[in-house]
Amino acid sequence: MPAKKKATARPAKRAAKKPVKKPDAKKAAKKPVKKPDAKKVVPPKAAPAKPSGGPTPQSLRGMKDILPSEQKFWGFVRDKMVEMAEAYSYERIDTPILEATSLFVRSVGKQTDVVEKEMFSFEDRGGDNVSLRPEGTASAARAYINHGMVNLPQPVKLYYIGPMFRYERPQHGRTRQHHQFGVEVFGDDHPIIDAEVILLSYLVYKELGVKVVVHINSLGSAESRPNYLAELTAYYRSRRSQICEDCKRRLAKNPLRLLDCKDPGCSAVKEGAPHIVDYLDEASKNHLMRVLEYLDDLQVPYVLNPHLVRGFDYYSRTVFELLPVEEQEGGQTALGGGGRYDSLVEDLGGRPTPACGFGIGVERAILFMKSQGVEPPEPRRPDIFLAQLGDTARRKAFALFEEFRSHGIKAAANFSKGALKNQLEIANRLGARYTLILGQKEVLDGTVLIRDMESGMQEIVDLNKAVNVMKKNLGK
RNA sequence: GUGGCCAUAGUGUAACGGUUAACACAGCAGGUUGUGGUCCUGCUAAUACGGGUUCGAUUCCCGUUGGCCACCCCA
Repeated sequence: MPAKKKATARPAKRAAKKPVKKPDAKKAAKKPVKKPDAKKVVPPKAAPAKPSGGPTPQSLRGMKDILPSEQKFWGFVRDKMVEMAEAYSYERIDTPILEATSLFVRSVGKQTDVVEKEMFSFEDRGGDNVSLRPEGTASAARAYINHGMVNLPQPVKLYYIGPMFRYERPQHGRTRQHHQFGVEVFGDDHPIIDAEVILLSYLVYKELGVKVVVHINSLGSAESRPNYLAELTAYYRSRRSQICEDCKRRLAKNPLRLLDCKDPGCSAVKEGAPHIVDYLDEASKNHLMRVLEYLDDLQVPYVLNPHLVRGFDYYSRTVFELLPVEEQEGGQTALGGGGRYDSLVEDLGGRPTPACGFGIGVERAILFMKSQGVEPPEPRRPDIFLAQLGDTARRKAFALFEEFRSHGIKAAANFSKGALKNQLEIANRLGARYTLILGQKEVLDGTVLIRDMESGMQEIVDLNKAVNVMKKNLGK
C-alpha cells in the first residue's frame, strides 16, 4: 500500500519543483481546499499522498515498543527473574496498573518527586483521581491488606513483574514506561529477611552474567531519622557560604543528598559532616550490623554507603541499591534498589506489619547486559521446514505441520510461497536442520523428500513414516 | 521541570545554499522447468513536522515533535 501511495506522490513533488513557481502551485492547491465544493478537484493527486487522518501516529514520548529482535533479551531476563523468585519460594502477584492516586500519596509520600511531579494522574470518567502506578510496593502492600494476608502463615513472600509509569524526561535507561521485577516480604522483621532480599536481587544479576555491587545503608527508625536530619541541616546551614548552588537547594529539599555532591568545595564540607550511623537508634544499628553479617556469610559484595538515600518516604532502616561494579559512562546507573518499610502497611490502614523488598529495572538489566557484552541464548531454531509445491501439496503440508508439532517437532513453513527456491532460502535463514519437500510427485507417491540442510543429503521416505524418521534423525 | 547537543530509506553512514539526495547492509524480484548458504542484475525505500530567509534549503533561522546529555530523580 505505501508503495502505491509514494509512487504517485513522487511525480507530484517533481512537478511542483520543476516549474520553479512553487508559491503559485501552492496557492493553486490550497485555494480549492478552502472552498467546500471544490473537494472533488483535489483527490486525483493530493488524496493518495496523505490518506485521511494526518501524519502517521508515533509512540508517545518515553514509550517504547519492544520489538521481536529484542525479545530474546526480555525472555531471558524475565525467565531468570521468575526462576530465582520461585526458587526462593516467592509467589507471584499481579496487581492493576491503575490505582487510586491516594495510594501513592500515602505510601510513596506526598512531597517526593515521584508523586509530586512524575505521576500519570488523571480524573477518570466517574470523577475519581487515579494514577498509573509509578512503582510496585504500594500496590503489593495494598493487596496484602485488602486480602487479609495477615491471616496467612508469615512471612508472605510475593513477587511481581510488570510496567511502571513515571512522567519524566526520557534519557538513556530512563523511559516513561519501564518494567520492574520486584519482591516483597511481609510480616517478618528479622534481619535475615533483609539479607535474603538483598541476596536475591544480587543473584538475579549474577544469573544474568553481570557483576553488581550492593550499596547499603540504614535510615534508622522513623523516630531516629529526624534527629539526624536536624543535625545534618544544622551543620550545613552553618557552612552555607561554602557550598554550591545545587547544595543550597538540597539543603532545603533533600538534605541527605548533600552527602552525594561531587563539587570539590562541598567535598571539604562533607568531610566533617555528621555520619548517619552515629545517629541510629540502638535497635536499628543492631539490625544493620546483623544484616551485614549475613551478607558476609553469603559472600555478597557490598559497600556501606552512608550517603545512600532513597526517594520514597516509606523506607526505614535498611536501604540498598544495586550498582555496576565498574563506573559506567553516562546514563542512569542504578540497576535496582529497595529496603525495609516497616510502617507502610500500618500507614495504609493495615495491622502493624514489618516488610522488606526491592525492585529491579528490566530495561536497565538488559542495557547493562548489553554494555557488558552478555548475550542471551539464541531462541530454539526449527527442527524442520515444510516446503511444498502445488496446491495439493500445500494442503497436505499444512495438515502435516500440525502432526509434527503435536509430536514435539518444531516445524516452520511459509505456505504462501510457491517457489522451492524461496522456501529453501527461508528454511536456511531460520536455521532449520531439515527441510521436508512435498511436491506433486511426492503427493502421488505418498512420500516426502527429506533434505539435510547441512550436508545437502536427501532421502525419500514414506509419508506415513515421516514423523518417526524425523524423530529418529533428531534424536527424539 | 531547567539548560545543552542532535534529527537523511528498515538500519548505519554520505551530500561547497544549486541538475535525478549517494553508499553499504537488510528487504523484494530475477539469473528458464522442483533445491538454500557464495556470486551477479534489477527494484523498493529517506531529508521528522510546520513556518521563515533565499532566484533556489537536506544544508541557514524560528517553532513543534522526538532522541540523547547534564541537573533533578530513579529502575
